[in-house]
Amino acid sequence: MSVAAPQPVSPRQGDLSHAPLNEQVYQQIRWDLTVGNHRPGDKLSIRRLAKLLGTSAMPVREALKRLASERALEVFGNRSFAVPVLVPKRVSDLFFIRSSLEGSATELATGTLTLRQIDRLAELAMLMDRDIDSADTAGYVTRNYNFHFTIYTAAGNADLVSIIEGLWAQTGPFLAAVVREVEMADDWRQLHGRIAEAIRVRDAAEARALIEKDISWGIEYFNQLAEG
Amino acid sequence: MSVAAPQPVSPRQGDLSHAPLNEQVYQQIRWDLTVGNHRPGDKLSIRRLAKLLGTSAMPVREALKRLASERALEVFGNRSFAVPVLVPKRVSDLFFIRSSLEGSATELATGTLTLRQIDRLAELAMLMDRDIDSADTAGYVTRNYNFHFTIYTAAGNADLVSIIEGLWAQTGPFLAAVVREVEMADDWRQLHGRIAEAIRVRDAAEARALIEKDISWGIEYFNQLAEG
DNA sequence: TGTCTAGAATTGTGATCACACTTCACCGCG
DNA sequence: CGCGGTGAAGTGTGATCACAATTCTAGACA
Repeated sequence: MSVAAPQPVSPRQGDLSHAPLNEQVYQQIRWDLTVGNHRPGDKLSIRRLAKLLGTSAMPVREALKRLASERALEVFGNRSFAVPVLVPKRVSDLFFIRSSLEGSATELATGTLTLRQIDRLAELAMLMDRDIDSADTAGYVTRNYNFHFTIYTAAGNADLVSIIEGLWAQTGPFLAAVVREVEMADDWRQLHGRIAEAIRVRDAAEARALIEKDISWGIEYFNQLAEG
Repeated sequence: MSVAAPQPVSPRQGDLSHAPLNEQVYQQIRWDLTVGNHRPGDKLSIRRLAKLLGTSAMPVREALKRLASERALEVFGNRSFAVPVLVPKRVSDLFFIRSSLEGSATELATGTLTLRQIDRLAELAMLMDRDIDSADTAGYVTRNYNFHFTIYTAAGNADLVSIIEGLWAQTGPFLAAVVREVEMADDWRQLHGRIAEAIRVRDAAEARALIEKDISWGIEYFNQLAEG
């Protein structure tokens, strides 16, 4: 395990302070997975996390069970939870689904995003370029999340967003690991800005194509890593 | 609650007899949702199910939590679990995702299904036509499940299958309710047989189109019901 | 120095209990 | 006869304990 403290939690979540403990723990761990605070192969133990979070084992075990149920965690011989180490086959499987779903969501959202939201997207794109300059991976990852889910949420299909969130929790640790090893590339620049512009001119097909291209970076770098 | 006893469980599951109790309970309830043994609006209480299944509350609460996490169940004011009553918006949201994902899976599977499997599909299609004649909804639902998931599994993307299973658990109670009210129509005949034939001649586009048509029955009958 | 084995620590699972909150039914008042 | 309040029953949540199985760690033997 590589994360130390509670805290951050997804920016999109509402007020969790009055939610049941198990829900808070669940959101916390899933966010940590999404942004790569847990590394592939890390073992997550109920009691250890409980002590870390200052709760009893009860809420943590429910959270881990839920995560395992959505394949964001793996169960070894009914004896321990761990962050999955994605084999190449699974990587391509997951990114295939992500392309399809996030592409569709983008297509739908292109017609519904407000000008104010599109401005926000452009701003995020700019800030992300700056994050690359300053090598602020944490900032980049969070803003990238907000950029994408601003779009997906605007598609107006809550079930679709929920599934995509699950996929991000699954690919998060893997992507973070890739980023750690290949350093952020200049190729990343511009792309998000172009997505915002495509949406601004309501070109759904172009927006979809660019989102799919953005998603495909993950695989490309992975292949590049596997060969080199 | 409308189901009485434990038992059936999905045909696709492996040997669950040595799996943890909470896993068995989870699979059981999800299967009951998928085939419509629980009706929309039914309230599922931890203790009541525990007594019914002859276990303590522990495994049941974990199972219900997981189901609620995948939106197959709803939580009311943190105070009770219930089978969601789908509003029209959510119905169209879910079926949009199903069309996209199950269409893609079918496209992929068209190239990988073996002749033996295709024969099995044709056989199931025939048996389903017979189920319509004898008004055997239980048999129809089970065979329909096997028909579809024989295809989806052949796509070779385990994550995709997992997501589709979740969607079936969500739309299951709704579809069963529709079926109960509109009686099985002759239109249903042939369609599955035509799907098997399209796959036999390896026509992926046609297979995808037919599967999407098959899925759309659910919405069409729902609209028909809403108007009439 | 390397390997195997016994025991201790750690693991998830299941059961049970206390608790705060909601739901529902019944009784009494108007 | 109808309506409202009150208490009992039922609810999910969280904590704690017992347990069997796994994993880790020494220590002993070769």
